Amino acid sequence: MTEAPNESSTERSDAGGHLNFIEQLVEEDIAAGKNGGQVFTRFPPEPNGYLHIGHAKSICLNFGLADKYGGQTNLRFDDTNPVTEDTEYVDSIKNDVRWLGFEWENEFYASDYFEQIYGFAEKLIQKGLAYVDDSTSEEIAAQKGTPTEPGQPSPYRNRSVDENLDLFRRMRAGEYADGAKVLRAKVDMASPNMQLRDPIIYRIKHAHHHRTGDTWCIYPMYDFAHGQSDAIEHITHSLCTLEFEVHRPLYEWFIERLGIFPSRQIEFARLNLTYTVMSKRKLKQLVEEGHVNGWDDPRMPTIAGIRRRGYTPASLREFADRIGIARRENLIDLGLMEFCIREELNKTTHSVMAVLDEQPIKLVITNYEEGREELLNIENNPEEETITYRRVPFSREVYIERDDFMENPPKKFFRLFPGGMVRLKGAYIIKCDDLVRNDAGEITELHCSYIPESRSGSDTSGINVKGTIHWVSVPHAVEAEVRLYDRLFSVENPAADDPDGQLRSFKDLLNPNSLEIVRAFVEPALVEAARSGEQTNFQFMRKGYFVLDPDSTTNRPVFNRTVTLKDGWAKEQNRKS
RNA sequence: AGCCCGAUAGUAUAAGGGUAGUACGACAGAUUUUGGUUCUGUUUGUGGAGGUUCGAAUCCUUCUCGGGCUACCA
Repeated sequence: MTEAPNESSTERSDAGGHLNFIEQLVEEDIAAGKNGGQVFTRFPPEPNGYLHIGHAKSICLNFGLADKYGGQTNLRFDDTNPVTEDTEYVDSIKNDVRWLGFEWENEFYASDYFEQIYGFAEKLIQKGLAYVDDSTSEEIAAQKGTPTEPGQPSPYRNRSVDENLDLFRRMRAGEYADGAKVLRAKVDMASPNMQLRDPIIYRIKHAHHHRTGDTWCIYPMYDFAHGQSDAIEHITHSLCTLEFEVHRPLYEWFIERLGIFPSRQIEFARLNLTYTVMSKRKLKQLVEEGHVNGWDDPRMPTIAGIRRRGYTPASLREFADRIGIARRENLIDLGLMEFCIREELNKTTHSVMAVLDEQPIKLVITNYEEGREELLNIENNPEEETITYRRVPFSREVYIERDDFMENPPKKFFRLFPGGMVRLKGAYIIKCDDLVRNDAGEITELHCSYIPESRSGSDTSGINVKGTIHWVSVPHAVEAEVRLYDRLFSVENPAADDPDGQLRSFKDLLNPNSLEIVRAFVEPALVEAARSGEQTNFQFMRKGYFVLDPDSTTNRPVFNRTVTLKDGWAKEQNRKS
């Protein structure tokens, strides 16, 4: 240990070294010598659905924490409810965790511990701390009382140890029907904490389990499986979301009575994101009512959806890092997630040209010889340390977007207008001479002239233009389908519109324009790159970041818009209107 | 209603008795062959009231507001 590092290094370590409250607790534990200074965590999903961005926060937290302190993280499936769980979900969860960039130390299942957990239950019975209750679920609910009134003891609360043991074994043996009996922990029916009013710890379910098959007909409840699994795995820090806070006294009660490894449960606030919903029930509703096209719809906050939207694992890890960890409820601005993916893609993708328009304008360069073609060198990404170039064909006719031309432009419109000049990106400066209209009076073509000495890279024209627009050569253009995704909901916090947790119609909350499908013309190099699998993420110059979608066919590529570019012009226009 | 948890710029997140900082956003300017990027600058905050203290975002009291708990789900 060297003393007194110089000031600058102290500052540096402080600057990046803010600890969140969990890291502080962990460091206190390490300093106190708990668990031999080790840090073991686990990510414990129930395999009953798809992972979403909130799970990503938890994954990054658990794996990140163990990694930071030289520990390990297990992937543990919390599969104690056979009727809701399925192997299909196990596979998708593993896939998502790996895709995020994490590798677990062990793959475990709560169902691996059923025999041990059963043993814990018998131990509790033998200590007189658990009893078999024949009451119906309604009766048990009535016994619980309310938060303001204490509960009443069950008539079966004082059964003898022997009777309880016998009954519990017969429960296991399958002698009773579902719901006929439960095993309850004998804690405190008058506790102000409802979780402690003799919670049910085992129930009878004659159901097929995705892993244990028909071996069991009794299954432990969450409260008698999660902490026990943590203990078995010697998880030092068991991180979960705030709603489990009231379970912690029970978690610790079991540790004490059972004398098992004392994992420490720490709760943090779950992630909420603007313009989306996070609850499994609501996500399911979106899928089932057909508001989206499945769990991996690019508008969904599922990891599968976000992946298909074109987000990268690194951008999600960065996002998880930036949102922080705390105990207060939060609603994170979707814009932060967008910032994270732009930040990465800006550095890594090639900027290519795509004309996104159902009805692009054809631009005819009247003084460019018919049949002439040039291959222009255009830089792939101005951010590259050493710039690379690709060849882009140019010809007498090019497509441009309708938005890049205005017949009567407002002030500070830098794009094309009658008599105006712009640069075609990577090519020439052109001047708009004439408009061509169809019978309906719509503009179909622009006749322009180009300045031959203004060619990019060897411009001797001395002309400066304000605007540069993108284009695609008509004879070389490849047609593509482009899916323009936007926020799923039009209100910031759709969950707030659902105060009672009632299932209600999403109709007035959904963004009607969350998906717009347009035809596009893209430069040929892009299709080659995508087909070869070299790159799937691109910047469509001036438009946004796009990713090749699995729906693509060899003849017709499909691109999803991941996120738009920031658009100062559009922002200013919106402000005016 | 009882118990528990929480409250720091618009949104998040630091500061654990000693100058309220950072990021995103917003605004302004510079650069720019992407109205992008980059750079520079500006802006905005400790929920209220008391108390302890030389000194309080931090400790205490109280109020207010927000969240959680009354599943044989997790």
